[in-house]
Amino acid sequence: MSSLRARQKEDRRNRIVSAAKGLFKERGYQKTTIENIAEEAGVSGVTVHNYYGTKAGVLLALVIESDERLTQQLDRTLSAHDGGLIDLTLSFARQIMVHAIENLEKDVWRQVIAAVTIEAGTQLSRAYAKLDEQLAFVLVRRIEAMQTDGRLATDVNSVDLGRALFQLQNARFIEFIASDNMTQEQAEARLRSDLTALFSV
Amino acid sequence: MSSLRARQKEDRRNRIVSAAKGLFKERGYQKTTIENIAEEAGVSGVTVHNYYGTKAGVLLALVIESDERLTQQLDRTLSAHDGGLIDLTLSFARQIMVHAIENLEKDVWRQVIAAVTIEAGTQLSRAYAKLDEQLAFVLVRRIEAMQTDGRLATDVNSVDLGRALFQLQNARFIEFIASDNMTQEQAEARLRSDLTALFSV
DNA sequence: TAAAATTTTTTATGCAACTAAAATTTTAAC
DNA sequence: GTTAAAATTTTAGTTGCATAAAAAATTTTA
Repeated sequence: MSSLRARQKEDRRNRIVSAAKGLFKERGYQKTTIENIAEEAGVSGVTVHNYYGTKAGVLLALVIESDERLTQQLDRTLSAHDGGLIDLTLSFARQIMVHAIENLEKDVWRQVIAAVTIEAGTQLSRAYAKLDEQLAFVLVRRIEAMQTDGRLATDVNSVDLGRALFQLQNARFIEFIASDNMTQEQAEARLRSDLTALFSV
Repeated sequence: MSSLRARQKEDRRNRIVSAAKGLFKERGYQKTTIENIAEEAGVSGVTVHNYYGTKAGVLLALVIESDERLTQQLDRTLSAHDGGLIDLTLSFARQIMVHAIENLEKDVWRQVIAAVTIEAGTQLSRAYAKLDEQLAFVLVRRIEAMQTDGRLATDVNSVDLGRALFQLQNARFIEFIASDNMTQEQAEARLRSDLTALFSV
């Protein structure tokens, strides 16, 4: 049983985050001010600061929320996967990119990446790192399933392999985000080249 | 035959960049202001802006300069390399990390990574991307040497493989930079796990 | 050496993030 | 219903990046 106070707080948090999401999408990250967000959310600018500390804090909170959904979604859709490792990783990568673009513009994602690296060590960036770890483990679980099925040798370390594949996917994801010109298809093609080359050794 | 004007301009650029480097190292990126840099360099704050546009611009200029030296150094030291792929990549990674830490603090490197992703599409960030490409090609050349020597099968695409290995190395480098706690040894160990897992498939 | 061209500095201003403290409102407790 | 506690808002101020335009200095050119 949550108190009225707790419910209002929760409500304000939601209003702030969704106001921010709307404004970031509408006019970009740099051009929306904390004051804009506050106004749209019906609170004062100082309250936004009290809740999230910094503008980047609001951004990370918003991304973390939507990434939690993504992890669950990936776990569901990939559980049916019965192809090879390359296919698995590409499918994983594609869903992440689609999800990213559906939610925010590239411009905003760049700010996310920047914020995560700059705010290293803070609460929110640690939460983000944890999400990355969870994403990597979606791959690990699929790899283990492949090993149980006999589709993959059991002498490979599933955790290490899953993490390695995730790193590679993530590097190409960041490259995709960092360039306005790069399409999702191009990013996929690069990742496919990476995997093909590595597995052909 | 450079004019006096051109020489003075060059001289000012140098003074600004080395003043910035000193101050960034001494008190960190966030805590040094453009005004500080200008004072130390003996120019006005506006001049720093005229020369480099933004504070991040000064930072990138400084990093690009030192990274050009790194690329050459890597090309030299790795040319003697006669081990396997994993060893090659690890040695490449180690030298990059050593070079990074010798030149700037982690805190400052985080700002570099952030600046490069945010300023996507600008002059300086494109220059940085080009340097990354050159670094990747140091690996490509080593791989091709291995193929000529018969140490590696010739049916692997050397360019794709070199780029893939670079991406992996770079991902772990960024992880190393992003965490104050992670040592160079730990980063290397992770990269080794990545490579071992991938090559054991 | 004087005029013209170029560059830097001075001066002034805007903007937005962030912070601190007092004042006000709202909720909770009795 | 009144008081105590908690939270938000108001108010005010600081900081530092960034820009613009006029003024000053310096180099080049004639």
